[in-house]
Amino acid sequence: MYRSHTCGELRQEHVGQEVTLAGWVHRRRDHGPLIFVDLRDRYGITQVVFDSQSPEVHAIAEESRSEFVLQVRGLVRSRPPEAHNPELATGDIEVTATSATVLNPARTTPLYIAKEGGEDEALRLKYRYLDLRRERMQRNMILRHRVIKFMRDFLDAEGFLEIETPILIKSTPEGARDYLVPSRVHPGSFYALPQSPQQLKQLLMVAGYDKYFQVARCFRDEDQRADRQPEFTQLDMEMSFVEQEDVITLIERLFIQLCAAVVPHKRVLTPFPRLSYVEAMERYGSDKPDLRYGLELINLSDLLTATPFNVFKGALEQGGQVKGLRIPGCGNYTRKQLDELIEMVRGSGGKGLAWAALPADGGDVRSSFGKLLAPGEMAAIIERMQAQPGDLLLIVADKASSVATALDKLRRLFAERLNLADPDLLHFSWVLDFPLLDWNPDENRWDAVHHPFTAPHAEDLPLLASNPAKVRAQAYDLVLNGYEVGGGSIRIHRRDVQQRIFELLGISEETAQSQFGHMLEAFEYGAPPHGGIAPGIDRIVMLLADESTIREVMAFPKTQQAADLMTNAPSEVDERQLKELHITLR
RNA sequence: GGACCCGUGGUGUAGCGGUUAACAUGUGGCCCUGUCAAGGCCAAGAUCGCGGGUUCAAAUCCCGUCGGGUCCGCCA
Repeated sequence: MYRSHTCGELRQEHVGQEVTLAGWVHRRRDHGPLIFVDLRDRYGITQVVFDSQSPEVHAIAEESRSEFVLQVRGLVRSRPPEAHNPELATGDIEVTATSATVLNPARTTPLYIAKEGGEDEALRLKYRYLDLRRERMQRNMILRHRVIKFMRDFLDAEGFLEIETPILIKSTPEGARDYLVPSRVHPGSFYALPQSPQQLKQLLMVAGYDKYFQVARCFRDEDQRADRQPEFTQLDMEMSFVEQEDVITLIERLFIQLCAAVVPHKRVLTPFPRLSYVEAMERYGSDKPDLRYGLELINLSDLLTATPFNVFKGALEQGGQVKGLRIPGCGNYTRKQLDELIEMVRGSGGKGLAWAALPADGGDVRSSFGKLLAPGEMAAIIERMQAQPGDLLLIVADKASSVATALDKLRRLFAERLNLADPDLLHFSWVLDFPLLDWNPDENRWDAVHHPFTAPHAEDLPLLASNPAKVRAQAYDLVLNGYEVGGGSIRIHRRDVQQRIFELLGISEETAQSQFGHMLEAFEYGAPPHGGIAPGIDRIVMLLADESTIREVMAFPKTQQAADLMTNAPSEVDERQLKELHITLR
C-alpha cells in the first residue's frame, strides 16, 4: 500500500501516529528552511511540514511543484496554538515529514487545480482529466454517484429489477436521428444506438418482468444545447398493471426522498402541482414552465379584435394571438435596452415586439405602438395586465407557437434579471394531457407527439376518427425549475389500437410490419397493460448541483458540435476498416 | 440550416488605428523557520486563433475561415 490514511481523514485523535500519505501537491509555501505542502487527494487536504533539519526530506519539498505526486511518511502533530486552520477539515493537525518520495513530477498544468473558474471551456474539455481533479467537478461526480445509488436502492426496495438491454439495436425512423453502426457481417446493413430502450422495456413487460428499471445510456444525433448531449443517461423504468396515477405517485415518492437525502438544504413543494399541456402553454408559453415565479403571460387577443393596428390585426385575422408580459419595475428601460429585447425576439424567429413603458411618476405612457391603436385600447391593455406605474409591458402578436416561444424566452430572461427564482427551491410539477398527435402539413400526416406507442385517453378514443387533434395522450412530463426532467406514458398494449395509430401516422401496413412487426406480434401473446417513465439523470443532477449545463455533471462531455476535445473523436479511420465495413466515402 | 457572443505570454484579463503590447497569476533564480491565495527581490515568457483586405501604419477597421458557447429550427 502506498498510504496508511487519506489526505482527508487525520484529526486530533491521530496525533502521535506515524502515517503515510500519498497525493498531489495542491499548494506549496516555501519559507526557505521550512516548507509547507498541502497534499491533496479526493478526500481532502493535509498540511505536510518539511523542515531543513532533515535535509534529504527537505530537498524533496524544494523540488516539488504544483501537481507533483508525492508519497510522504511522517508524524501527525497537533498544530501550534496560533496555527490552526478552521478552513480545513484537517486544520487542527499537520504531518511532519520524516521521509518523502516524488512518485511522479508534473509539468505546469494548463489549468490551475487549486483555483477554479474563468478559463475557456474548450481548455477544460481538452484537459478534462485535470478539470476533474478540481473541487467543483469532484463535488458533482460525487453527487451524481449518490443520486444514482439512491435511485437503485429505492427501486430495489420497491421490487424493481435492473435489466440491461442491448446497445446495438434496430434502427426505426421515428423520433430523433439515430446514431448508426455499420455491420461487417451484413454488408449494407446497420445497427442503431438506442435513443432510449423504449421497445425493449415494453417487450420485458410482455415477458412478465412487471417492474423494470435501468440506468440507461441513450443516444440521439441531434443538435446540442446546454441540457442536451449526444449521449446521456436516463433512469429508464416500466411497470405492468399500472395506470398514470400509479407512475406519478411512485415517482413523487422517489424524488421527494431523493432530494431529502442528497440535497437536504433545498426545499421541495409537495405534492407536485399538476397542470395540463394546454394550461401550461396558455399561462407560460412553455410545456416545461419554471413555476418558482409568476410572471404569467396575459392574453389580450379578445380586447383587440377590432384594432386598427396592423400587426395585431393581422396576427388575429390569421388565427394567431396577442399576448403580453408585465415586467415590474422596468418602465425606465432605455430605447437601446428595448431594441436589444426586440433583436432577441427576432433572433429566435419572432416577428417583433411591441412595448409600453409606464413611468414611475405616473406620467404619460411611452410606447412603440400607442399611436396606432384605437382610442381606449391602450387603457384596456393596461387594465387587463394590471400594470402599475414603473412597469414595462412586452407584447407579441403572431401565431400561437411563435408567441409562446418569444414570451417564454422573455419570461425566463426577466426572471433571471430580476432574481425571481429561488435557487434553493426545487419546484417539481407534472404536465399532463399532451395531445397525442400533431398535424404535419409537409408530410400530410399526423406525427406522434410523444412516441407511437403512447396510449390515448380511453374517453378520447372515438375522436381518433373524427378529430385526431383533440385526442389527449396518457402522457406525463415531470418538470423541475423550467426543465423537462422526465417523460413517460401509458402504452398501447392492444394490437388493434396500435395498428389504428400507425394508420394515422401514415405508417403503411408493410412498414409497420417491417419496422415494428416484433411489437405487433408480441401484443398478440398476452401483453399486459403497462406504462413507464424515464427521468433524465443528467438534468436532475445538474439542477441539484446548481449548475447550468449538463456538461458540468458529466465526466467526459462533448462540445456543441458533438466532438470530444480530449480524444479528438470523431476521427477518420483506416481505409482497411472502411473496406471491412463495405463503406465507400463520397 | 439560421441569429448572437467569445478567441491577446502556460492561465486569466487590459489595450480597440501609431504603446518597448500592460497587469495579475504561474514558471526559473536568490532571500526568508509557522505559513495556509505566505512574503520580498530579480529574470524569462505572447506579434495578439488562422487567411486575406483597407491604410503610410492593424491586436485594434472590413471580409472569410477555424474553434468554443448561448439560443431558434431540430430534439422529449
